[in-house]
Amino acid sequence: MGRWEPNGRERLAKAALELYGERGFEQTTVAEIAKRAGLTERTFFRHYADKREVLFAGSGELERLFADAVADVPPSATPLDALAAGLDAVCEMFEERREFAGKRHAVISATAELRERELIKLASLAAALADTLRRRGVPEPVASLTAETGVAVFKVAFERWITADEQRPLVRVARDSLEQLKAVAAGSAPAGVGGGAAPAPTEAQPSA
Amino acid sequence: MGRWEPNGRERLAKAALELYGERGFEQTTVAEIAKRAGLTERTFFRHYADKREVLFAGSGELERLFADAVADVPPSATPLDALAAGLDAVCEMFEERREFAGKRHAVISATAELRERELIKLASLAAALADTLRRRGVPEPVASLTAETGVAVFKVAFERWITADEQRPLVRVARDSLEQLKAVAAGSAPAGVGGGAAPAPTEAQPSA
DNA sequence: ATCTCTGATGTCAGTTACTGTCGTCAACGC
DNA sequence: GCGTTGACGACAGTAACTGACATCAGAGAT
Repeated sequence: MGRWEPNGRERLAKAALELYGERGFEQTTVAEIAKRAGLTERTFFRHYADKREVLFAGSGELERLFADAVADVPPSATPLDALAAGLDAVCEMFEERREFAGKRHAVISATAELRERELIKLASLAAALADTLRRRGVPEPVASLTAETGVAVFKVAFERWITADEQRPLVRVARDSLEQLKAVAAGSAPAGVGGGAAPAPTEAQPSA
Repeated sequence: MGRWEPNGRERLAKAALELYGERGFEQTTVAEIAKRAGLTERTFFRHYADKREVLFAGSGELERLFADAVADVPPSATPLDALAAGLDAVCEMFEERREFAGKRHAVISATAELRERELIKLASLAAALADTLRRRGVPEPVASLTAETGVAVFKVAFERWITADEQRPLVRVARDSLEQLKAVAAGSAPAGVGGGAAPAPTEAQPSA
C-alpha cells in the first residue's frame, strides 16, 4: 500500500465532474476539487494542465480510435466511405457510456470556456483525420474538407443522440446524418419548405 | 477635447497585436499592453472581456455580414447556393485587409489559447448561419449541416488564401473549395492517389 | 538488512488574469 | 451655475497557474 490512496487522478476527475455539475464550472475552485478528492491544488495541476482539461482527458483515445478505423479501410474506398467506417467505430465506443456522456455534455454546453476547449479537441480530431486521409493518398484540400465534414457530422449526430427523445443508437443517428449531408451537397434539398422538387434522397427519415 | 487621448479602445487593440507579434501572446502581460496604449490595465478590461478578446472584436460584424447575405438570397435557391452568396460577401470584406489578416492569423495560429477563441467564434458563426437557414425554411439537420459545411469551407479557403504563394483573391479560392467539397460529397474522388478520376477540381471556374 | 533511487505528493512563495469599489474630472444638458 | 454622465485611475482582492524544494513509501541493488 502506498503512502496515499491510489487513483488520485481518477478521483480528481470524478470530483471535478460532480462539482461542475453541482455548482457550475466557474463557481468551482480547483482547491475545492482537490479537497473532495483528498489531495491538494498543486497535485491537481500535476495531473491536468488546467481546470478545463480534467474533462477532456479521454479525447486522445477517441482521436486514435477514429483515425485508426479510417486507416484500416481498404484503399479502394472513397474518402467518404473511409470516414463512415471511422464514424462507426467511434459511435460504438459511446453507446455504453451514454449517462456519463450526458452529464459531461451538460456541463460543457453550459459554459463558454468549456465549449472552447471542446472545439479545439474536435479541431485536433479533424487534423488527425485529415492526416490519415492524406496518408491514404487523398490530396488536399479534399482531405481537410472531408475531415472537417466528418467531425461536423459527428457533432450534429452526437447532439441529437444525447437528447432525451432520441432513442436510436448513436451509430444509427450518425449514419443518417451523413446520408443527409450527402443529399445536401448533391443539391437535392431546395431552400423552400418541403423540398418537393428534390429527387428523393436515399432514405432521408422525416425525423425532424 | 477630452481629458484623455481619444480612441483608447483602438490604441489598446493596436498595442496588443503588436506585442503579441513581438513577444508572443503568453509572454505579453495586459499591463504592458495598457502601458503602450497609454492607459491602465483596468481600462483594458473595461474595453475587452479578456486578454484574447482584443483580437476578436470584429467577429460580430463578420457574422452579421455573412448571415445577412444568406438571408437575402431568393428562396428558390438551394441551401448551398445561399451559402455561396454569403461566402462571397464575407470574402469581399477580407480582400482589402490581407496584411492585417495575415498578422492576426500568424499570432492566433501560434497560440493554442487563441485558436480556442477563434474556434468558438466560428461556431457562433455556424449557429447564426444555421438559424438564418432555418428562417429560410430549411429543416434540421440540414440547416446545421449546411452551416457547418459553410464554415469549414471558409476556414479551408482562408488558410489557403493567407498563404504567401496563393495569388488568387479569396473569393476565388472559396468558390473553388466549395466546388471540391461538392465533388467529394458526390463521391467523385476515390481514395486512391491523385484524384485523377475527379473532374478536374483544381481549376474549377466559378460556375456557381 | 540497509541503501539508494524514484515517484507521487505536500508546502510555500510568487506571478498574472480578472473583478469590485470608489474617486476624479472634463463635457454636456438644463 | 449645477447636477449628471462617461471614461478613466487607484487600490484591494480572488483564484488560476508555476517553480522550487521537502517528504516519505516502495522497489530494486548490494
